[in-house]
Amino acid sequence: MARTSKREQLIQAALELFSKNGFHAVGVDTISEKACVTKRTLYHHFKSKEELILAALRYYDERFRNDFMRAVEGKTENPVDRLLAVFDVVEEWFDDEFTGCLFVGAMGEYPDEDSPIRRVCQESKALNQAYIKSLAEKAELADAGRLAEQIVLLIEGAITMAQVNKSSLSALQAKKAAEILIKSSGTLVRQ
Amino acid sequence: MARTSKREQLIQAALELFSKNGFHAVGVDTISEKACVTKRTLYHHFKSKEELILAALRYYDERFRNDFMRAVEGKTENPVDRLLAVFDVVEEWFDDEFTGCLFVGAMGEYPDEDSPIRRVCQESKALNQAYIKSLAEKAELADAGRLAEQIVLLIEGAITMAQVNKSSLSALQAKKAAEILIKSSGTLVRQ
DNA sequence: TAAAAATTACACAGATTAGTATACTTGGCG
DNA sequence: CGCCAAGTATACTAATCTGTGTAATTTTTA
Repeated sequence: MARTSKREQLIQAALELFSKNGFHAVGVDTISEKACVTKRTLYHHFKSKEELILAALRYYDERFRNDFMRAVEGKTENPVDRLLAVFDVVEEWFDDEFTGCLFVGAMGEYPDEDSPIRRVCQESKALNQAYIKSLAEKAELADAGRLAEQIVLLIEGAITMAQVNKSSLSALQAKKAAEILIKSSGTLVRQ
Repeated sequence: MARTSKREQLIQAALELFSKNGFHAVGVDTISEKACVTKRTLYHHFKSKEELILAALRYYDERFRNDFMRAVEGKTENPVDRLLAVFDVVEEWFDDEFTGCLFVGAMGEYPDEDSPIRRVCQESKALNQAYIKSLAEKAELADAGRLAEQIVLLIEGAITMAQVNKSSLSALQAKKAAEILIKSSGTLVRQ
């Protein structure tokens, strides 16, 4: 447990700093200092800054999606309502020291076609979309795949606009749009 | 004309490099070299790297929105169709060496609440939204403001997903969603 | 308890960063 | 012609960056 402690301190410190300031803007000295750990220890756990970034993104991805799903499923049992509850959870996310999507930021700073960082971000987005799709399928809505893709567009758009306007209103607007799309899609079986 | 030439060379070089690599990742030496200009000349025209970034963003913003509006209005005369043609223009943008939204990238790298860079990005997004709103109003659709905001969400979402998946398909999916929203909004007068 | 691993402290290398100093050259304009 | 601004060339500062070398020290584990 103590073995992973320093490593986790580093990842958490890195996540906070990267989220607030971006990746290039934060140096390894700053990270190790914030983690109350020597730079040498940082390089003991991660062979480079990029490795630390990758570990931090993977850590965040896993935890975030887990929390997200848990929150959605805590809102309601009804499958269709869950699809809409997604936007309530997004809104809560925006209201809680929101600094934009870490993955979008990472892709912007490491745009190289085959950068491992890009790959992690792509995988995260793909898993998010798969989750939305699974919700749409459980709701037994027509054309669940298409609907899920459109809902993802609304979510991602809301993320960008929340960052631009420093406001969570975009989540509500996105939810209203999603309601229309869902109604238009039509319920095959609803009880 | 020769007076503005070097300055424009610098802005264009900066735009290309920033778009492709991000802001922190590109140094002033690289920019001046690409612009075939001395670093001293760069600092003759811009008092700092941040000033150059601001000038580049403003230049790009103006030209981009101009081109965008021109492209939309060249597609069709019908107001409702123009609202949808927006997505066709977006798709063409994605197909043309798309590297993500420069403003979203800038805000990610300069997240400071009151950074001038942030302000320029906010203003750009606000003007874009105003344009969409004006299209919705000319289409005489019910609740044009709300509809415009939702369409903007779809556009911004498509931008993010086009960057993630390196594909322009998101534009088409967004267009389909917009069609539904527009139909749901209902035409008050349509001819 | 004794070996092994993790961590510290600290200095340092080498590259790169933004920005400046200085002296020189060029080109246009009155 | 003569001035003045724009640009060049080059070297420089001072800070910062990622990453390493080394030796001492603590912690874990066997």
